Amino acid sequence: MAVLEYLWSNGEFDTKGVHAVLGKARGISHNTIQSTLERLFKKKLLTRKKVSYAYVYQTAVARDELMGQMINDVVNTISKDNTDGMLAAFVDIAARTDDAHLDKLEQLINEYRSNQHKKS
Amino acid sequence: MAVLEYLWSNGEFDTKGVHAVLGKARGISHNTIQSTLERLFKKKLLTRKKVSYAYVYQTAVARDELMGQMINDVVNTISKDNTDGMLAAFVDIAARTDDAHLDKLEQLINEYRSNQHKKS
DNA sequence: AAGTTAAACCGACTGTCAATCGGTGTTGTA
DNA sequence: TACAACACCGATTGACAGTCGGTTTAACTT
Repeated sequence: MAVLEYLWSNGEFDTKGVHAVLGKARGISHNTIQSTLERLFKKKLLTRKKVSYAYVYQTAVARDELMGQMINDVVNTISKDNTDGMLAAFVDIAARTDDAHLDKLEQLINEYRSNQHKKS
Repeated sequence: MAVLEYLWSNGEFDTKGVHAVLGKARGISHNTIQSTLERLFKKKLLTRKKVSYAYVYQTAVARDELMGQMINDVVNTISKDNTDGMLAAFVDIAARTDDAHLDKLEQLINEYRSNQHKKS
């Protein structure tokens, strides 16, 4: 997460660049950062390209996309076919954090509907 | 999950009762079911009371609550204060499964608002 | 072309956690 | 008191994250 966070906020970086900040901060070896980057790459969470002879990594999914995937996983795990419960939970969670969220949610629904027209 | 699912759908049961259905179905020992029940109990996901000398287990949190907790965890893990992304994910997931869900979701929002008045 | 350095890559270890089981201790009840 | 039903305590396996060291590969330098 720290690595992803860093790349989301600071754009693309090579291992050395990430290590210079995160690694130093938590006293972690260069190799550890490298393995982490590679594993995230294998998971398709990062993209990379060779620049000179070091990889430069970049996030492959936006923060919100990843969150969406993860929330989706939760939903699938816990109530695959009970979609009504899912929707109810959404409303509940939204309201729990901040009452204004219900308005926001409604707004997003409408925005989504509008965008629907423009799609193929 | 299977155990939770069963208890959510069928109310309270003792180890034997759960095993009779789930255990048999997947060829799992009585002990396995029992350990699972106990671990869920330790995690506060189940409640239990002694009836004669066997525990009778019951869910401690509703399916929706658990989902709420889990989604909350995801959001906290990935971007603590970015609740907007969360709401967007909700709309996305709702719409992905079935377009009618957006209407349903809107409806639930309104129901929630109405119920709000009746609360303290 | 050889040497030095920077990276990538591979395998390993630890810690945690779920799934699974067997063995042992406990407790009502006949 | 003995037996059956049950709880409880490890133990094992398989994943997976975090971490690292060692080895190979590629590139720049002289």
